[in-house]
Amino acid sequence: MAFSPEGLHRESLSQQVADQVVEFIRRSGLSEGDSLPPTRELARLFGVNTGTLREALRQLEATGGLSLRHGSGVYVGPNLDRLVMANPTSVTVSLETAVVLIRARLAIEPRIAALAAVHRSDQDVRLLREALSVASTPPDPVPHKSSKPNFHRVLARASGNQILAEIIDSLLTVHRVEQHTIRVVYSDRKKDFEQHSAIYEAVRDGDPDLSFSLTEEHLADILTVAEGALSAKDHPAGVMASRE
Amino acid sequence: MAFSPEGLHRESLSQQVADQVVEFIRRSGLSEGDSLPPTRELARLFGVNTGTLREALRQLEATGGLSLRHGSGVYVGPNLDRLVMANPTSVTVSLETAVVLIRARLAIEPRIAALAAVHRSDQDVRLLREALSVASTPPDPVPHKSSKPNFHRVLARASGNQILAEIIDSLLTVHRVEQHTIRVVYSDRKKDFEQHSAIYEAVRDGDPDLSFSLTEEHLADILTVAEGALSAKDHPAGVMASRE
DNA sequence: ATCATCCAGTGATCCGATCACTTTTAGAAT
DNA sequence: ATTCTAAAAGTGATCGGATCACTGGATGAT
Repeated sequence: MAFSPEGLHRESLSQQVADQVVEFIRRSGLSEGDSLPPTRELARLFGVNTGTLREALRQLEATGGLSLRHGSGVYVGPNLDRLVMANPTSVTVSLETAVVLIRARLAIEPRIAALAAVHRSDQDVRLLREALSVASTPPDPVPHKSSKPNFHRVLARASGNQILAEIIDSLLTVHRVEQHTIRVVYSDRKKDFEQHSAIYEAVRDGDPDLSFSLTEEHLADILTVAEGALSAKDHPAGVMASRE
Repeated sequence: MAFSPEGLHRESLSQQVADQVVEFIRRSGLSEGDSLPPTRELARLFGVNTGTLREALRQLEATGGLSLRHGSGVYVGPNLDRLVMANPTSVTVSLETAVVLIRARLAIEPRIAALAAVHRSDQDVRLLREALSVASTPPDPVPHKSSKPNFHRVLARASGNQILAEIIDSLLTVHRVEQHTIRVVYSDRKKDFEQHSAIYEAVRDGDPDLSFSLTEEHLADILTVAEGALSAKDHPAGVMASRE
C-alpha cells in the first residue's frame, strides 16, 4: 500500500500557492508596504489560474499578511511576521466578554509593566510620555489607520518582549471593536490620565514593584467600571426588584 | 461635495460576503462541525458568482472559522468565536523567537496557574490529571488533529478565563511549529512530568501561591534549557569561552 | 453479511471576458 | 511655467460557465 510519500496533495492548490507567495515575499526581501507583482503575473509565475491565485491572496489578506487595493496593487501587510493576533473575523463583543477581557488584562499586564520598568529603553520612556496624551483610545467613529498607539500598547512594547506586546495589542484590538458598540468603559478620562501618568513615572524610574501595583490598581478600577455597567444592564435602571 | 454617505463600497464584495456567511452561520445556530449549504447554493443565496463566494470562504478558512473539504462540503471551523489566535501564516520559528516565547510564558503563566488554583472546578482537576500522562506534546511528526490537549493548555483553561486560555493556546500553537524544527527543548521528560505533577497537586489543593511558584520554576527550567541551546548554537561545540 | 464498484453530490481549478478603481500621462486653461 | 482637467493605461474585482477531482452513499455481486 504505502502512503504515497510523494506527490500527495494534502492541502489545496490555493493553500500551496499562499505558502509560495509568502516564500516569494521573504526571498525578495519585501517588507510592509512594498508592492508585489500584478496578480496576473503572479498567477503565471506560480503556474496557476488567476482565480486560484486570488484565493491564495485572500487567505493571506484575511490575516493581515497582505493588502489588496483595487486598481492599485498587492502590498505586503503588517502581520506577516506576527505570531499572536486578534481574530480578524470577530465582530462585536458582548459586555460580558469585555469583562472577561479586562480580567485577563488584570492577570497579565501588571507583570508586563514590571518588566517594562526593568527593560525600558530611553526611547521607550519617550514614546510612553507621548502616549500619555493619546490616553485611552479616543472614541473615533472611523477606525482610521496609523492612529497613535495607546498607552497600554506602548507600555507592553517597552517590556522588550515582542510576544507580550502582540498579546496586549490583540486584547486591545478586540477591545476596540467592543468600544464602538458600548461606550461605557473608560468613563472617567481624567482619572485614567492620572493613573497612566503614575505608571509612566514608575516605569521611567525603573521601579518594577511600583509599576506592577499601579498597573494592577488601574486595571482593577477599569474592571470595577465594566462590572458595574454589566450589573446595571442585568438589573436595569433601577432601584431594583427588576427581573426580566 | 459630501462623502456619499450611502452605498459607498468601502470593502470588497467578497469581504462583504464573508461577513454575510458568518452572519448566516450565527443566524442558523450552526456550531463547530456543522455543514453549510453547497457552495453553488450559497453563491445563489448571496447573489454573487461562485468565484467571489469562494474567495469569501477562503478568507474565513484562513482564520479557522470555516473548513472546506474537497468533495464533502463546507463546515463550521473551531475558531469562529475565538478572540485571540496564533497567526496561521507563520511558518517555522527561530530558536531566538522560541526563547522570547518562553520568556513571555514565564511572565504570564504563573499568574494563570494561581488563578486556576482558585477557580478550578472538579472537572478541571480531572482533566488536569488526565493531561499529566500526555505531558508536553509528544513529538509527533504529523500534527494529527484532536490529540489530547497538553498540560499547560488544560491548566490555562482551568483558570476559568476563556481569553487567558486562548492566549496560552496561541503561544503553544506557535511553539509546536517550532518543535517540529528544533527538538531541543523539553529534553528532560521525566523532570517535566514531576514538575507538572507538583503543579497539579497545588492546583488541586487550591493553593494559588504554591501553584504560582511551581509554575514559575517549571518555566524557568525550560527557559534555561532553551537559552542553553541558543548559546550552544551561537558558540558551537565549545568548551566554554561563554560570554554574555 | 461483506466487500468491491459505481455514481451522484460537491468542492477545486481553469479559461476567458468584462467591469471598476487607481495612477499616470497628456493636454488645455490660466 | 503652473495648475487643473481629461483621457488612457495599469491593475484588481467580478462574472459566467466548463471541467476536473474527491467523498460518501447506493448498488450489486459474492
